[in-house]
Amino acid sequence: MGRRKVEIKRIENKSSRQVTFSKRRNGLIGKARQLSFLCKSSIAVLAVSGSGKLYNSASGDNMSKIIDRYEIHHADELKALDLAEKIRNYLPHKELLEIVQSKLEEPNVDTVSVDSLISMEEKLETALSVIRAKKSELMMEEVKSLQETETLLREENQILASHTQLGKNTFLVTEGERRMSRENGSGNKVPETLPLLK
Amino acid sequence: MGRRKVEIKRIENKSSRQVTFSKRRNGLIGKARQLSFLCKSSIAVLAVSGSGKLYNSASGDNMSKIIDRYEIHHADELKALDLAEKIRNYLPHKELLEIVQSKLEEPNVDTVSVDSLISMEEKLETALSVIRAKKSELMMEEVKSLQETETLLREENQILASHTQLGKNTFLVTEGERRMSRENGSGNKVPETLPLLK
DNA sequence: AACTATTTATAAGA
DNA sequence: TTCTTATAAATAGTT
Repeated sequence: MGRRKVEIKRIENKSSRQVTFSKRRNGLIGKARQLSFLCKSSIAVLAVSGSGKLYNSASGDNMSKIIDRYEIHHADELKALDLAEKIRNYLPHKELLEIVQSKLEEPNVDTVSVDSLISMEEKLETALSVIRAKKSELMMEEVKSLQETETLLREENQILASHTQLGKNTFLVTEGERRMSRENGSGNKVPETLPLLK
Repeated sequence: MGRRKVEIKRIENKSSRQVTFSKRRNGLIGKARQLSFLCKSSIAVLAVSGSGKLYNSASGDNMSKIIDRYEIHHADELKALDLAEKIRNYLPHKELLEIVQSKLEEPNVDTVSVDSLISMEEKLETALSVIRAKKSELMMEEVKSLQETETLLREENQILASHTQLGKNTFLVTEGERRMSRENGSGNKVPETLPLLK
């Protein structure tokens, strides 16, 4: 589709190769978007130029999810290539999916469709949200409970401490301390090593 | 490029959508191969049909390497945006929102494409993970801190309370309480209404 | 970065 | 699905 028919072989001229790469890359990505939109599908295009620059497009879904789908589809291959580790270091839901998948791959289960994994992923994501919400709730409760405990302890402490104040008709000293008090003038206090909190 | 100009909108008819998906998918993959070959580059196409079937093509290099390349690039992008790092350093939500907004308001109208929005979505998802992790971390720290405070308060309390014990050479009573003690035998204690915690 | 002659992809029909 | 073919769309070479 141009002034001449193009032979599908390497373009040796560097600058015309660059121009062609740019034009066709744009065309390719445009086509991918159209396809995604026209047919309600998810299309990813990854292009690495000769000079190593990366261009990418994901339509219909985000790149990570499309790649996830690919990797799930090629789970056996990945396992064989010891890329399982890579997957394990990925997003948490993916990790969960892998665990679930290994469960599903136990001998008596022979049909693990992409569809069932998608459904499982959705369930796990929902479960994960619920777990996160519950975790936050419990932590909030724990914090609140601890704060209440702290308040009560401070009240109790204050009442106890009020009996140690100078100038009141109160005595909070042992006989030994009473003796020391007379000797060095530092009596009638809680021990100095006690960590008094504010 | 057919008998009619095609509007780029959803094809509602199921069977014609399937036909179009099949034709254009083949066209897309063919174009990808040509581009790879003509320009000595690596092109991956991943297509997930509406019914969940996966079609993929990798030319110039294998799929795993192209995906690796994307993931490395993606990680760099995240680092370049510096969102994760800033969030880790207690970036207030307001500032984060400002950064996102400024990114979206860049005058480069052409580049605010679906693609860049998708990329932004991915970044925000990563940011969200980081925020969640940080939230958990801070809550854990708060719980720990409160527990430590509680321990110290209990210690302080115990030392103060020890001075109220009967049978020790200690007095922790006001003159009034001393009087009451003589009258009802319940003196020498902290007031009964004080909530003593365990 | 535009232009345009031409090739190529594909929509509709069979 | 596959083939056919009219026509839209992409793009090679040029400016």
